[in-house]
Amino acid sequence: MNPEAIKVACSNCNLRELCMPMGLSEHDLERLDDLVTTRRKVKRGSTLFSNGDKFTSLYAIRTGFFKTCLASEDGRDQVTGFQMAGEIIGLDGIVNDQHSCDAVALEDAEVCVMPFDRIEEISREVTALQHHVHKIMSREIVREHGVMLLLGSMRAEERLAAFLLNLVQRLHSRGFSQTELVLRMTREEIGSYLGLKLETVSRTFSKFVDDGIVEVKQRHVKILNIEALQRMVNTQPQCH
Amino acid sequence: MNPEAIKVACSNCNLRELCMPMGLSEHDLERLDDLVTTRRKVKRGSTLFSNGDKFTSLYAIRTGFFKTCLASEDGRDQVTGFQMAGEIIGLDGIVNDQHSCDAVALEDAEVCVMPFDRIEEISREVTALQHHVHKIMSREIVREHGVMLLLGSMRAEERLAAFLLNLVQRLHSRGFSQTELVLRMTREEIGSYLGLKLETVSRTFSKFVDDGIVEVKQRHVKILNIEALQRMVNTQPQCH
DNA sequence: ATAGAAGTTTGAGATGAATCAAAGGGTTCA
DNA sequence: TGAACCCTTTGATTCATCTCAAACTTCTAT
Repeated sequence: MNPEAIKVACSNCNLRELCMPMGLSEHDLERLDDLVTTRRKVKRGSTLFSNGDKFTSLYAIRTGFFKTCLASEDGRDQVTGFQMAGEIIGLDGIVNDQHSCDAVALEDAEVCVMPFDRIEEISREVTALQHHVHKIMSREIVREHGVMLLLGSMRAEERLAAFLLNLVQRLHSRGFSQTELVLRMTREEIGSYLGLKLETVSRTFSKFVDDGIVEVKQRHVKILNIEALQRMVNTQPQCH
Repeated sequence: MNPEAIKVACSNCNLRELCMPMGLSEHDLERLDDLVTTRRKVKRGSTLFSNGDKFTSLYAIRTGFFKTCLASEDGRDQVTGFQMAGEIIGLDGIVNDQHSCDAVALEDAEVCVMPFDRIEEISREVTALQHHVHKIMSREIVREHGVMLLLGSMRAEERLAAFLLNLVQRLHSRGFSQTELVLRMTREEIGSYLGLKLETVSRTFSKFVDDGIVEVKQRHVKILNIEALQRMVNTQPQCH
């Protein structure tokens, strides 16, 4: 076995607790090593796939940070999600055999390419993988339900609070700080995701700073009062 | 074969072109007949499943109309979708083995119960079913992307226009009129789905009536000018 | 048939976020 | 290193939607 092959194997990947191999037995894990055919580097600002591209593969993010966004015909742009290491992107492409959104790297990134016919093939033999794929898709559906709740019923402050809490939580489960984070996206991209204008995002950050809830230096954010953020998300705006 | 068994078979169902069996060959279709163990009737206003219920099955809607909604701890309520005959609900439950939303019948309904372990089992043998299940989940993800675009960047009129167009389109593909529909949900439920208050929904309907775009008699809606609705959705609010 | 409940419409006023505008700060690339 | 560009912040104002309120209509159940 050459060193290159070892490097690509899921069974050796330090993301295996978060990514595709999650929960698979040692034995099943070996089968999974056939799944990732290649790796692909994506430079900051360039796209992994675009709306209309033929769908062939799902991608597991090894390093880096992505946004997925929808561009409607009339020039409106909606960020539908931000994805980090260990997360799977490309699920939107399955239904019509072509991607329906753009995946853009917000920092230099590397992904594992998993041809979807390969995934389906191995899924038929490895029950645990089959179930895991279903869970990944279901998780995305549930995540989007949450975003709908956010966009449909929350105010600007609640939206930003929910966004920050979600980011640190995901970063924390990857071994990063629970209180400090570096935003990889602009205010405009945050705004697009949260259904707000960039000025509103900026003003809301400023308000959080005034209230002593966070410290903000450009894209560096330090959460000083996480309970305050949690209260914002869990509390109804006005109680009467 | 007793008459009851015939009745439950997917292979005889008049929804087979829309529902689970879609695109399956005659041969594969026979395997699918083992999938639906039972049917279940759901009275108007009662729930098919609730947040927290153990997940066991997906449900194919045979007749009737459902809403799915998320109730956050603080009493906020978000309708995440409206589902009609031939559509599959329950996908949210897969990831955590319990449902994360409520499915409420908006009119007397009947669903086909499809135990999920059965689905996974047959999927392993029937490639076409496996792929179809993946497509159904991907379709739901893409649909929710569209709702995010709507909630994140559209104005009230555009939201309602998009909503009406989506409804008639789905009804039309089920053999109903392209221009007339009966809303099974209240203004409040529409509002919740669209991120608007019920008064705004009502006012927007009134405006459409004033503009001669639709006729509205309570829950009966007749679309007089479908192009006007389409223009609303596809055109940027302000052009500069 | 009738009373009550539930749902809808419409108006007036309040408000949160958008828009328009300008200046300052940081990052990137030659 | 410097200059251009992009990003961010903040202010003033406008506007769409929400809120509160009241009347009306339609369903539902006794």
